[in-house]
Amino acid sequence: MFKELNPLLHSELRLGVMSILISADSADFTFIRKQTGATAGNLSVQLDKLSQAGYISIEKGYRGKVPRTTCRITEKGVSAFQEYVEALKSYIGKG
Amino acid sequence: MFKELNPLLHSELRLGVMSILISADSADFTFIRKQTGATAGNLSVQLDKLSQAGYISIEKGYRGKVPRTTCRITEKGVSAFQEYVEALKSYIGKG
DNA sequence: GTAAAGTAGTTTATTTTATAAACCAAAAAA
DNA sequence: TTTTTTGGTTTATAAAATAAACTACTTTAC
Repeated sequence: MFKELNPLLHSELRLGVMSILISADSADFTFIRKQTGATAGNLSVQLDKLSQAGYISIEKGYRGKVPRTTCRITEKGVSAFQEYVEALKSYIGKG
Repeated sequence: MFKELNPLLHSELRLGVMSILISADSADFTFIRKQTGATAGNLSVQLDKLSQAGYISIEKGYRGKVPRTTCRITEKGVSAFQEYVEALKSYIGKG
């Protein structure tokens, strides 16, 4: 009856991150932080989890002298997100 | 940008319970347990939380000699569910 | 009739997760 | 040159989900 909800995506902050990345192609730490309203610590932890799952890639570099962490969604991430949305529909209907 | 996800509803099992009750009007413990696949212990705890939040009402009675716990969604529960679904859309788009 | 197994749950303990607090390093500003 | 700001990470704490253990009663099998 109900499809399983991928627990890695069924988290407010991680879902927000994925939602941003699925339409933005790439986004940096600060941008994601502002859009989601998350604390830096929490965001750092959750980005790591998404990265370790292979759902996003994280590139650390510099913009001038300022460190800059850029995130991108992977193919695996895109399909995990899509499956999650499908699963959700078994709970909330077509809306 | 993103709407807040009511943490009481943003839980796989509790969301499943609410999803059942929003279309079934009333359902008993055993039925919900089978539909969701939850363990009895987990279901008991989560039903309590929904009940304490005023999202469902729980009526304990007997069917013959066998105890029977019947759940119903409340008005408050219906609107919380609807708001949750609206909030979700800010993350997943129209789908 | 009584021992064993099943039904319908609750309570408590454990694990996992999310979040917050504390911290670090470098750069810019005062 | 001390202070503040930016851009984070690491570690500790709080909250949540889940599982395990238990209770109470009923039915079935001997």
